[in-house]
Amino acid sequence: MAIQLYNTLTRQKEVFVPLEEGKVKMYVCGPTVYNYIHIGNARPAIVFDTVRRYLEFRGYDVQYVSNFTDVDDKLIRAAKELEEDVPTIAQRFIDAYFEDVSELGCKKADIHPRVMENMDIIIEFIGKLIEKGFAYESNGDVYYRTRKFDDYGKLSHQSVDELRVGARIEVGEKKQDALDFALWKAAKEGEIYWESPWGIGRPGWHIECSAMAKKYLGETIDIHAGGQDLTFPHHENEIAQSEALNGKTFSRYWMHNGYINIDNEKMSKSLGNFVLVHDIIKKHNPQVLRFFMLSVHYRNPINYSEELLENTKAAYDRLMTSYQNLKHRKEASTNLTENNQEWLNKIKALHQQFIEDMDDDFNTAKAISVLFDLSKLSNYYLLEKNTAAEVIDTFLKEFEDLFQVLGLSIEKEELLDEEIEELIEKRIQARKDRNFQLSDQIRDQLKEMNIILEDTPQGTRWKRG
RNA sequence: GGCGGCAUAGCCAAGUGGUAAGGCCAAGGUCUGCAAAACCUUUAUCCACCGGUUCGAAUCCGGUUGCCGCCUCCA
Repeated sequence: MAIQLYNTLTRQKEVFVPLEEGKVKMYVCGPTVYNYIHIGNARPAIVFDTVRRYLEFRGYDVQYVSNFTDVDDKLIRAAKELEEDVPTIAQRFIDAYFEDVSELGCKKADIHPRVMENMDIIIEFIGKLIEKGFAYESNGDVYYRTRKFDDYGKLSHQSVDELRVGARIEVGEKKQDALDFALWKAAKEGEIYWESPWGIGRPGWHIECSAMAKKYLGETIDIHAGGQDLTFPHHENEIAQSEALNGKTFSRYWMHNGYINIDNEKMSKSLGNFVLVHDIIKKHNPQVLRFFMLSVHYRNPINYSEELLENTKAAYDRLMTSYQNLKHRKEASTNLTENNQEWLNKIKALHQQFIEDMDDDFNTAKAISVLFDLSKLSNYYLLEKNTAAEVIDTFLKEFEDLFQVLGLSIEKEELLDEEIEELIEKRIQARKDRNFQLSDQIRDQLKEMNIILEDTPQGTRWKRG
């Protein structure tokens, strides 16, 4: 069985074959760091982190690069408004980004390159495009000669001629053709700038990814990913820049995640319905947000609302409870062996099913249904009077492995303070004495303290509410 | 105007030719001192609508309706 993924370039699912056996070079377009990330930024972060985790799970050595756009118009505007300089703002929101996505269970990329730190290679890249005739300088700006690149439009499947119709493309005085886009922008009064052969200025948006992908991953990468809206023009322009200069395929596979709506409306500043990850995770378990994102196939649109997140929590809790129930049962388990193989085989079959689902274009929605099957199976096993440590351990390991692939972490058990421990002991005694009035009273008291008690044949146990 | 997506139960959501996964919610039952957790049962004769291809379609083709995205440095 092989991994298949949907390639935007060919508009179909393809068998994934990396350029170099066993290795995957992956580049994911990161955020412009002028604010906290919103849930629209969180989706690619989570989705492609999961893709990466799965590829690693399948034995690939993944080189994962994700950039920060730390110089651009939005940052310059923010700097003016806040009366701070661009690097300060960028650094602040880069720090915030790491905090947020780490809460969401995303691993750090191997490299997080930043525009400001790569100005030399960006300038060099632009210079070479000029040498090759694919770009020209004009009054301190540099533009890419779009029509010169024959394959322009191959990713978004649009022809250059169709693009002109109806599109609001301004023919700047500096541009030779309306379709040309900026590689370098001359600095205006008071703007942050860098020295270049064309005078002081800053890079255009698209060039950074071409330059940095080349520097950190090479001329041809395996997977280039980002939000659906980046397909055009951003990724299209990246292809034009990179392939014009390198003369070879820039990325073999292109993956794009779908949009997020808020309460069935597009998230936008004018509607005032921007939802920041920073704010959501104050109120909700960030793991639930991740689970929510993965419960829908990554290419489909997803609608966000508080209510849906609440529903997701109930589903998420069901899995976590199953896992905790297994753990609680572990001590009471024995080394019995009869029937074990039968159960182990069932677990193994689910493991295979999970792989099959994920192999099919990272169908996390389907893979999650396997987690519920596993939950069902383990709950069913726990109905047995006697349980085998071997089976319990295998269930636990399976949960841990699959959660790990999806980037879901199992909450660690915390210690209780002495007061609570004493109350629990007191209640156990009360139940032995069949003093149910007292035991119920203690249970209510603990519930107020957010400790929920459950009485099982294996004894009383607790969990956080 | 060009390119593309979506429409599946009260809600969320898989399924792209073989007779509708999974979850949430709800109802009934079992277990329990009572709970909780869990288990069992029930919940779409049907996949926006119309027509076609086929032994067979939610799945393919044509059309209709509705919603949405990109073509504007918005993930």
